[in-house]
Amino acid sequence: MDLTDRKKQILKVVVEDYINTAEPVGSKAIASEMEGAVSSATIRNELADLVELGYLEQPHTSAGRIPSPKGYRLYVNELMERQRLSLAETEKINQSLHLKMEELDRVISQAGRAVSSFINYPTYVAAAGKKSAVARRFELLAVDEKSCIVVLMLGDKRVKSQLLRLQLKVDPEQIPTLAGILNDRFTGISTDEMNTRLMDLSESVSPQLFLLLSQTVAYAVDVLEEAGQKEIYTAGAGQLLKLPEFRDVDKAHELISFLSDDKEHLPMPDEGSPMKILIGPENISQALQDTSVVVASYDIGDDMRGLIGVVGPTRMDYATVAARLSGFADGLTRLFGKKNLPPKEDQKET
Amino acid sequence: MDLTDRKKQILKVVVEDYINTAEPVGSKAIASEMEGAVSSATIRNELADLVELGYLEQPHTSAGRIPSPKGYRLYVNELMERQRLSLAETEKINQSLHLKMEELDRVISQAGRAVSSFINYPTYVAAAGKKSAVARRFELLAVDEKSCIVVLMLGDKRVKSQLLRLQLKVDPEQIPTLAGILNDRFTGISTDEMNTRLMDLSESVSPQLFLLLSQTVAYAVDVLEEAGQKEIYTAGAGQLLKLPEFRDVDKAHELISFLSDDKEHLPMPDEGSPMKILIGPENISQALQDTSVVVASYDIGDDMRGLIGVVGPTRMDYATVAARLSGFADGLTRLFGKKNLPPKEDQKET
DNA sequence: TTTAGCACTCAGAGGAATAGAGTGCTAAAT
DNA sequence: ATTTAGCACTCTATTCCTCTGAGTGCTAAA
Repeated sequence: MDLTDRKKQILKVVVEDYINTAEPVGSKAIASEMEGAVSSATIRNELADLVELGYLEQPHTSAGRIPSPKGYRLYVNELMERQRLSLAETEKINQSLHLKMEELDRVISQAGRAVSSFINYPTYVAAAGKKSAVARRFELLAVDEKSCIVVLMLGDKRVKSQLLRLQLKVDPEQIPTLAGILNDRFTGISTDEMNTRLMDLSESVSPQLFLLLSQTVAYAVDVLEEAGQKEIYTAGAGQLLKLPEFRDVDKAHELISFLSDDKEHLPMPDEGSPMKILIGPENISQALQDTSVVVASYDIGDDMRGLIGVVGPTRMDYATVAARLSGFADGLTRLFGKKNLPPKEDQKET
Repeated sequence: MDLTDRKKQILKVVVEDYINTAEPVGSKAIASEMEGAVSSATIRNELADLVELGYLEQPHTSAGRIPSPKGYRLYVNELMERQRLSLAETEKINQSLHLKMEELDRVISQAGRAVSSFINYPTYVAAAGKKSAVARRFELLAVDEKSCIVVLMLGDKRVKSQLLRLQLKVDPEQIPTLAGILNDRFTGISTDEMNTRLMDLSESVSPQLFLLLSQTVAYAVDVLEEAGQKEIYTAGAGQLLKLPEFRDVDKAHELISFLSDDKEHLPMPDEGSPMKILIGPENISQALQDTSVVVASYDIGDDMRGLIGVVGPTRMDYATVAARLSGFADGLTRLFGKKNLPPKEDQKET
């Protein structure tokens, strides 16, 4: 059951016009946009058909037409011209990705803000390890007799460290022993397993050593658990208020609260495919029923993946958003490099 | 030029009523609230005086009165009863401060969210070192021949570390030499000075060693500069949309954009005093002319200070906000402990 | 100095009238 | 069989009015 070319063309015009104006599109406007190929009356007939078929909707009897989610879907799948970024745009993206390499969280949340201000919709970002984090190596550095630094290398080669205040004085000679035990028995295993092994040791080592061990292991467990759970950052929620569809404060409020309080329920990208578009009711969350989401993923080194999403009205400029978003995703993948994180060098042009 | 007690009492009633209802307060309402002491006619006379004196305003001739910034100021300074937190509230604050000790940034931004959801206004938080950061000690751990971990202890005893990919293979025996130079010459000095000293060394050490040095020092400079500049986090901007004064989308948009884009211009607490209240035009930023800000500070260990602020309409419930905010500030000071950061133990009741 | 009484003001709610964009249908044209 | 012009009809959004009621300021009495 395929539409005629003309119907498709009309649908395309309606979608694009509505994207620009946020006003229902009338037959006359379409006719003039199609450059006199047919008259408005003909178009009215076609429009009636398109409504019948569910691609368009009519807010009320004597208004123009607006696309339905089904209409947007067809547009996205078939009609929309995949935009290429202009040189200026690419440049701008790369500019805004000249981020100082700091903590990963900070980098991605900064990237989120950059995307939001470039695309003019709210965004959300997150990063997650592909596999659950494990400790790979411990290093201990005595600072003074009551404190030492624990350096923890994670499986994915990130490094975490912390100054640990010890609950008792410690003989510097014990440090290597401690490190030895940690590296022998507490690397490459889950946090649950770590706790179990710690318990097992409670009898076989001196109480004093055991205390030190527990403190260190507790720290490691914290770090690993934190590394596993992804934090989602949102940015630019205020952008929504510029849009006519959110002149209604209550609607805006609902969505903005959702973005800041229920971030976890934002759509995730599919494994495999680099980009996903969800239109209106295709979203599960109630709060997103009248909005569309475009979400892309990127690689962070070899072991982690990041996601970056954009939320906007169903009438969003899918072509542009998709192009820019994937521009950013590519930029981020490049930034993080296919090597281990984090690269200190600037990224190069490909 | 002091107000009579009765005028003050009337002003107090007006402020508190307006805080609750967001509606101009009429003479009759005041009379009934003051329990029959005087008639509404008398109050009308007093109101006229208060308008004359600049403590109240009249939106239009036949409406009730609302407080002017000057009126709020008097209220805050003299009239408002310093609220004590209920046991339940204190409990709730402590609950929400049961934060896992992760990175400092994360902890304070979580705290910000907690405050926002407790006080129901947007908040902003930041942390800053009291003095500019310096490196205190370097440690280097060889991982393999082309990478090593740099552990950097800062002056304030925070610890930062990072896996560094070296640009050339390195003999493990060089590591101690490298560490020696770093600790001898690059500790306790400003980042500018670090760069100068690096240059000085370019002649006197082997090119290969120099390369390693530069990489390490570059990392240290990054870390120190990052530690110096404070990142400001905002949370709960959406809360504004619940308030009647922000039914006007444009107004809301202006303020929300300000909160997310111009955070740096949010008011800072005064050195010394623990809390500061800025009412309406007392704020410098244009965007805050019609809002009030309450900002408190807290200690993070011995070497850093944090700030936590609340933004709301001028009609904000100063008494409650002040009480709760200082409750949080105290909680945070306790959480971070008067010892070095971060304490692994749970905080105890005082 | 306080109070009762009263005429006056003005913002906001509600309702009727109007304008105009856009439709659907019919009948002619291609 | 399509397409087109023409026209009556529909329906929202806007404008303009009126009306209501809260609240005032003033005056004159207590």
